[in-house]
Amino acid sequence: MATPRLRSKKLSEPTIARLPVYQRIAEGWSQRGETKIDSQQIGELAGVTATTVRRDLAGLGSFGTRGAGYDVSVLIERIAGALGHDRHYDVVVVGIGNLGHALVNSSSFLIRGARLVALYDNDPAMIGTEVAGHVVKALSDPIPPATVGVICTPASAAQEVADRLVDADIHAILNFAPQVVTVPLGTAVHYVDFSIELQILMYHLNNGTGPLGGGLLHSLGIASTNPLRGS
Amino acid sequence: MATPRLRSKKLSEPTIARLPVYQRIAEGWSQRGETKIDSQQIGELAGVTATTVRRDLAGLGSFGTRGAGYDVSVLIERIAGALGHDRHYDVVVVGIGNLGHALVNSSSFLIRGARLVALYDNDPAMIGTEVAGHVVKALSDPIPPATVGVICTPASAAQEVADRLVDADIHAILNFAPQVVTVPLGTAVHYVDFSIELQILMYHLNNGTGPLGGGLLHSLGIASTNPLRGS
DNA sequence: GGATGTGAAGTAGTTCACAGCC
DNA sequence: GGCTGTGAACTACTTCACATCC
Repeated sequence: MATPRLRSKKLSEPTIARLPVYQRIAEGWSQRGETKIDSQQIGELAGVTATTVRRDLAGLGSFGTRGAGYDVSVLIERIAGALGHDRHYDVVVVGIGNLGHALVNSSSFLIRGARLVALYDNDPAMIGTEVAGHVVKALSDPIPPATVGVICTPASAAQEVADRLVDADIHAILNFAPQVVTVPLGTAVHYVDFSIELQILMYHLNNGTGPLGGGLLHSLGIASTNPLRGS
Repeated sequence: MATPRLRSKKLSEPTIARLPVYQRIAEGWSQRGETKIDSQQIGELAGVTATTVRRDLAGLGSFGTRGAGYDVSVLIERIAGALGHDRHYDVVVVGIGNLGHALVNSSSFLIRGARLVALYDNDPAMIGTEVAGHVVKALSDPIPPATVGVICTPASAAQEVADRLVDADIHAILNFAPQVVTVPLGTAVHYVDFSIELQILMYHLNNGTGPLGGGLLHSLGIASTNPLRGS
């Protein structure tokens, strides 16, 4: 009864992108022993206004305390609920090169609800070795019907891997390869591209949008040494 | 005289995020020997409408040919100009673990205009080894006044590294560590967080926003097998 | 004919300002 | 007093529809 059907309320795209940022901030606060946080502080760290934070959080139900702010643990819980961390996701990773290693060994990649179920590579030297507690399999081995497939191969292999994932009945792909892949309708592909991040940063540098400049999505976290004026 | 002061026109944030995607598509088209592309085709691959593509590109000056589309090489050139690829950027990378390796060895990370100038790590076993043509230096060594600093360390070291970069007069930081860092005003920090990408994807899965769902920033590239209807 | 480029309309997201509650 | 939550105003982005030009 604690967190019922939150799934009904539709959150806006920008809000969804900001929630994980707030959650990370709340977790940091929690580790430092803080028990309360207010919208001003969250906004300061996330690089957005306090009003935006409040509107985003209001969409998850009203759980703040007027005059006091948000309870850190409740905040973490609510965001987790809204993002669906209470469900379970099986994740397979294809391409265990440097990037694949970095992902599966990262403590932060697999958040609550996500579970790594299999690793694949096509390098014979790699196949059979154990990485992050899983034996790396050959690409020709069957792929279980997981929830999410992560592509960490070079661009040249990305399309072939995407086809294999689709055949394995996987409908959500996170693609780290710098390559646009074609999939049937009904499959979502989300691209992550390091060079694009670098390019966006460079644009802002050139245009003096720099300091506070709008690096919105993923948040441009600027915290001044003098957070807020008193008067 | 070819690409003069394009830097005057201010592009919107969403447009800036899409331009690198269009550029990647154009490069793929170019490699396949195509010489022309139209807004319909770009939109199809990028996961946005043709109108959006046209408005984005119109902001770079009118270089399309009515009735025929855009010249692929001119398109690549114009986007490069708008994003400031004609300038030079010195990039330093701190933290040469799996992720750092993946970045510096990636053919796509360092786009035109960006040049890797130094690598740093604090692992004695790593220092002195050569990676991607550069000898890895100790963090205590002086950091040259580069344009962009990339943090690939664990979260625990991120703040310390950010401080060092700021001391070295670096005003743009790309932070891959899952950690919010505090920097003085005047320094831009752009966060890249794999787990956030995964969380956004999962949210869409839960909510059936799936197939065409709005995964806007970085683009959610959906291409149907039947790109455009004839009639 | 066919695709660009753009005013005008529509939609979505943010910010203001303040009522409500602790 | 202080901070949340939210109608109302505003701003920004997208989409429509079509004039324009090759």
